[in-house]
Amino acid sequence: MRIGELAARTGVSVRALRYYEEQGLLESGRSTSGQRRYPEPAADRVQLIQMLYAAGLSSRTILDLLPCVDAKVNTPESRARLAAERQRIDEQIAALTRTRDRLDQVIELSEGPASGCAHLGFHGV
Amino acid sequence: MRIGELAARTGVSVRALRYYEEQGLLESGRSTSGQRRYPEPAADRVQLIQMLYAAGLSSRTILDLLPCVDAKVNTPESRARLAAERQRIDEQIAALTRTRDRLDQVIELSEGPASGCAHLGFHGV
DNA sequence: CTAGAACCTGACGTTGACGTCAGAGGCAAG
DNA sequence: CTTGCCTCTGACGTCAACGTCAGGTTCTAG
Repeated sequence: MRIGELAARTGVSVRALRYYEEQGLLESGRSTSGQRRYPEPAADRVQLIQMLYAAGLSSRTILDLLPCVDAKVNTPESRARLAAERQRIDEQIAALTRTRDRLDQVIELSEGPASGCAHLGFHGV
Repeated sequence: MRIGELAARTGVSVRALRYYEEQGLLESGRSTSGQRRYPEPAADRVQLIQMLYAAGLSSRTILDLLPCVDAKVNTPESRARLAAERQRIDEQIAALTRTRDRLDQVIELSEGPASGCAHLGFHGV
């Protein structure tokens, strides 16, 4: 498929796909005229890349991890890298959970006691 | 305390503290000569700000939320805002969890079956 | 064959949260 | 008083992940 279709399927921009290629995260075949051609599995790969970006990984880190994911590269270094990123994500989840709980406290205070709502008029839940 | 001490206590840079003030997130008294002076609770406040930044909130969003947190501002809008950000964080946690589980699959594949390690030499766990 | 959409490379623009530097003033110690 | 560290404002630099524009080529429908 061509780049436009891949963009439409994955929901990322054409520019982003070219950027991924520039960063070495996504490869493409070329037609004789130089246009990019992608095989079907490229869509899954783009989804994975997006997933990792969304998890806060940099393109450099993703570049390091991708070979471990699909080519099953398996060295002590790659395993260490995977474990490290996994831990980073775990810590990020923990931090987010603490933040969420903190917000929950605030929300409870603002919704719970009628005292806080009294002077604003309390219309019930 | 002065800005340097607050920075040391909270682990954020002096520049960041001035930036927070510029964004309206942190207030400071001034000495007659114009230097910033912070009360003790400022440290907690900075920690909270850092927490929210780490959760991916923008300074604009934090600016909107902070009054709800400490001044107990309680309007329908503020509650909606809190709920919205709480949900955003929840979704972020869910996404991160999926990513982590995906990484776990990869890790299991790379550590588990001796088949994958065979040609590299398997030295046991 | 031709118009218009899609594609190409190259390059500059954007945004947020600071880093960093310049130039000038403030503060405690000896 | 002066040395040296801290602080001030103002302004430009940075970095990542793209957005956007320019100027040109390619593909496809009619």
